[in-house]
Amino acid sequence: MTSNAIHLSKDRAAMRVTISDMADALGLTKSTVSRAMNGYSDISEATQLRVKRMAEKLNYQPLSHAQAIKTGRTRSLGFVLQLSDHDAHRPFLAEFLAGVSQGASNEGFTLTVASADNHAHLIETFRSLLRDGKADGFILPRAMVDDARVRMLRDADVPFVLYGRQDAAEGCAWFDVRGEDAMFDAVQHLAALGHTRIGFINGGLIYSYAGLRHTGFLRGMQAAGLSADPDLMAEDVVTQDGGAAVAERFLQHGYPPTAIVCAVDRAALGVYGAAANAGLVIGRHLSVVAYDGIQEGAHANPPLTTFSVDSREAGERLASLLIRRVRGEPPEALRETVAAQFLLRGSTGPAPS
Amino acid sequence: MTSNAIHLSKDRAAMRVTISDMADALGLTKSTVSRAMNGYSDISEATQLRVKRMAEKLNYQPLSHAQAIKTGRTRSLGFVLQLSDHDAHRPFLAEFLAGVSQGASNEGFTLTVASADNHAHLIETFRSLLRDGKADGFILPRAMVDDARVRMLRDADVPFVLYGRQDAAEGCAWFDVRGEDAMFDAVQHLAALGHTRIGFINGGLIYSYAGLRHTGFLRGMQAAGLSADPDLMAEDVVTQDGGAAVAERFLQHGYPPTAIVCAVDRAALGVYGAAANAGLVIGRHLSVVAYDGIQEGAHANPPLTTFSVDSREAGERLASLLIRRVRGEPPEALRETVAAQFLLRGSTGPAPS
DNA sequence: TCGCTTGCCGAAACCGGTTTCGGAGATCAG
DNA sequence: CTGATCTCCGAAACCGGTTTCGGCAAGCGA
Repeated sequence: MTSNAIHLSKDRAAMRVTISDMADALGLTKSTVSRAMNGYSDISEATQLRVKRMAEKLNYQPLSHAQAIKTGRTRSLGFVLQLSDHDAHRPFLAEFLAGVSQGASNEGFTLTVASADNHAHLIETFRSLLRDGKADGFILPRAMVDDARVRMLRDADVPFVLYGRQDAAEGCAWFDVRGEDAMFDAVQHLAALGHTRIGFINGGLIYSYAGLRHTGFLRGMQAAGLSADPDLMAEDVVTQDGGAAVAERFLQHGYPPTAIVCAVDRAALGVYGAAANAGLVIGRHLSVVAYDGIQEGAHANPPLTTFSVDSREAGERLASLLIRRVRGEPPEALRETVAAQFLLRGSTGPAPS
Repeated sequence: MTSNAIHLSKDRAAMRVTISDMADALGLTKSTVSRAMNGYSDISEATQLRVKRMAEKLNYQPLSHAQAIKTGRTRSLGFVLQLSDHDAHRPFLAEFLAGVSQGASNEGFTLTVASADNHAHLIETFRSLLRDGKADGFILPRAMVDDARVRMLRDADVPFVLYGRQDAAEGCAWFDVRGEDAMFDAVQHLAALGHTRIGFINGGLIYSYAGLRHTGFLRGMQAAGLSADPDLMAEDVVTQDGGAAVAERFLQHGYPPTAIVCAVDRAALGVYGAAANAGLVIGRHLSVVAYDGIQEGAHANPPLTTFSVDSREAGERLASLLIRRVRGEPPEALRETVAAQFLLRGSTGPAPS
């Protein structure tokens, strides 16, 4: 405890080892130490090593805001919470932010979080974070089909990374989970169980994931030799109530589906309700496969078979990519996708005969 | 769009109006401008006004990390995510952080978020955020009965604010929702409905809220002229499964409760399951009142009557308090509590006869 | 041997602020 | 009128870094 107090106490500034301490300890000047630390080529290999070793030994790390005053960069990543945002993202925020901050701190970066309630405020927030040097670049959650954030940051030549992909891809770096593959696999899984009549409930159309999952579903149907009935396809459904309404409609169809693929877990929970109302048992009379991996899915009855995304990993990867972007790598080289994880639980079963 | 680009572009540093620009525009020196901005008494009222007006006009704001190099403070609040943390807190994180960052930006502060997976790492994280000037103080979520964070930060004389209260209160500032009053009111509500046999399922004992809610419940029983049966009281239940197990036990009692008060919504959802298994209808055969206001409660069947907390407000208040703390106000003057909001929904009804 | 490059580092200016110190002018008492 | 005191501001140092510039010594070819 006492040692804690000492190292944290008011004189925390005083305790810090500065570049001058380094210079003294090494018998060099500040400028040499600085350039050695930054790997300038006009400092000999030998000196660079000596300096870096000493930095290790003295636990010297340049003060980011001291460098910022000259360089303009503070080694911090920006993330702007959008409250207007639909909740779908909320449950994962903790994991996601933990991942981001982990990825950031791996490289000596930190994470600054701001919030904006509307769109105008959003742009204003970006601007002021940059102006004040509180962020060197941004992580943009939930890529949209027509994304104002992207347009603006790209035009302004500010580093950013998307969580999600973008059709107008020039200048965009991203990380994404291949939802289209998940939808494809969902169909294959159901087809293998004998289902031929499969409905699809897609998610929010303003987001770019919707288009991908849509085509993933269609390709899956095609690969399974099945035809997709437009009557059994719905778009832009992201809530439980919405899912329930659509499922009710599907089930009232003259030739109802025996399985439904949902682009979003929450809609699937709505399907559960509609099925119950119709006297159908999920996993027996009606199979459901969804996507997201929210907690309630595991507690649902029966547990929801779904594709889960690792939000923590997403955050960490995004941070890493953004840092590389900030350091100057071209965005085209900074694109990663990963597969969702299939969680086979209880909501799918053989097609009823 | 073009103007966005201009204001955000690479030369964003170049665009910024500096203290020298101010000095030039005013015909004063940097030092005078600085002291005027900071309200030093050796600058005349007239000059102070003139300077501040010009700052307004030129939209001048001192660069926080430029001041930091001398003052050590960066106008940023720290928040450390603890992943080991139980999920109870997760669903509210988005609202909470939005509130914090809002409260911070109201005063020109920003929010730095870091994460720690275990306890040792937690302390290390505090230390490094301070060391690097990434945080002037901390917001500590979920106050614990025996809180190592508090001990350490208090000893080190680092500003912090608790979300929750603390028995060892010296040096602690806090914001909290009066959960004890909620439990009290819950009992009154049930008693008014004719219930006399009321169980209590308390939350996590390591958190200081548990003690408060416990005594709140007991006081409520006493005020209603009811006796609390130890057989119908459980502690340390924070999960749905845990709530289910306890409720099952309660219901198997020779003299079972007709109502249960839960310190935590999630446990209440478990009670729903146990009731269903026992063939009891919630709101008819068994009444339930809980606390938290999680989303699933509203979608449960019947909708859960509960006390909800406004996480956004909590965040905003905490930010405001912490800023005042950072600015030097004594912690004892920085303590606020607020009442939870009662949401009367469908899980309570008249006591069965 | 000489002159020229090249490798390597020091000196000093600079970034955008804060803070200490001292001095000019005004005010006041004697 | 003089000296002391107060008000108010400028000059300059400083904070912890980065960057420009220039210079010294070694290495090179001729």
